[in-house]
Amino acid sequence: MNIGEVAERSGIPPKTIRYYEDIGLVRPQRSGNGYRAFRETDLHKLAFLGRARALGFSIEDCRNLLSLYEDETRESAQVKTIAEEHLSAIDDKIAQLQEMRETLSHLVEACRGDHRPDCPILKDLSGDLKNIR
Amino acid sequence: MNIGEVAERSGIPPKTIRYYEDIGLVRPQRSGNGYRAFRETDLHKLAFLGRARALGFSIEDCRNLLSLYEDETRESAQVKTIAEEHLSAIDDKIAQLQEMRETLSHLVEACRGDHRPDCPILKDLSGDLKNIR
DNA sequence: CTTGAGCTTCCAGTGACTGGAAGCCCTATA
DNA sequence: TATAGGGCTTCCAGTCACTGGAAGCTCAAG
Repeated sequence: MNIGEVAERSGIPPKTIRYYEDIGLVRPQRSGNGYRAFRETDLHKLAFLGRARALGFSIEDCRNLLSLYEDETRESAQVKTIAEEHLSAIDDKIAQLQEMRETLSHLVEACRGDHRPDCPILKDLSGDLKNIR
Repeated sequence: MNIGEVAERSGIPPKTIRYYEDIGLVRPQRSGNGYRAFRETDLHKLAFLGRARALGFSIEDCRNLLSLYEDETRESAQVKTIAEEHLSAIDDKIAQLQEMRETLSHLVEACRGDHRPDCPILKDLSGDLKNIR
């Protein structure tokens, strides 16, 4: 399989696949013409990576997950630990975004958004705390 | 004021303040010895930037917000537009994270996390859909 | 034989910093 | 007066995970 077909079937762009090879996540063989020659297992790995990335796992997490995947003697606890840590990082991010959202939506509601210069959003950003909230 | 004091009072690290000068967000004067000489207005601007960044606005948004802040003839509608767009970007991000969270938490729950290799998380990532949900 | 798509490598840029090195400046103390 | 330290300066490189683009090779179709 050439890179184009693998890209199509895995949903990962060719550029990204080459990048993954660069950093050692996949190691496709080479044909005589210098083209990368992917096997089914490579495709499988790339699809795995695609799904892990879609769940927000970092590349390093993906690397570890892949090696656990290939390790018949793994303990599921190792996988679960990675996933739990990631889950809690996601929770932190959500909480942080929701806090921003909270503040910002109050400010947006308080701003008339007309032709006049008076603006509670700028007032808040400037440190003037005599505001909504 | 030297950079150290401004950093302390604005809560923005010296490195970041220099970076902000690099990209033209602040333009402190210079003393005879080559040190940056910040005025109160610079400090004010930096504090403004700190709050805007804390709300997740991009540097480009911050640049625009700052210039609106300094423009007496602005229309609050311009500010509100920036804020609304950012708010909806935040909402998108939250939604995306919650989707990840959803999937991931199901997988984590389904994984026993013991010494055995059997793992629903890896099964899901590998594309095996005969899973929970 | 040409055309055009697909493949190759390499270099640079993204966003928003952050770390580190080399070296100048200033003040306080021995 | 020498020196030690802390603060300041600039510049370069690294982060994360790609992504774009240029130059050039290969392959299949017409």
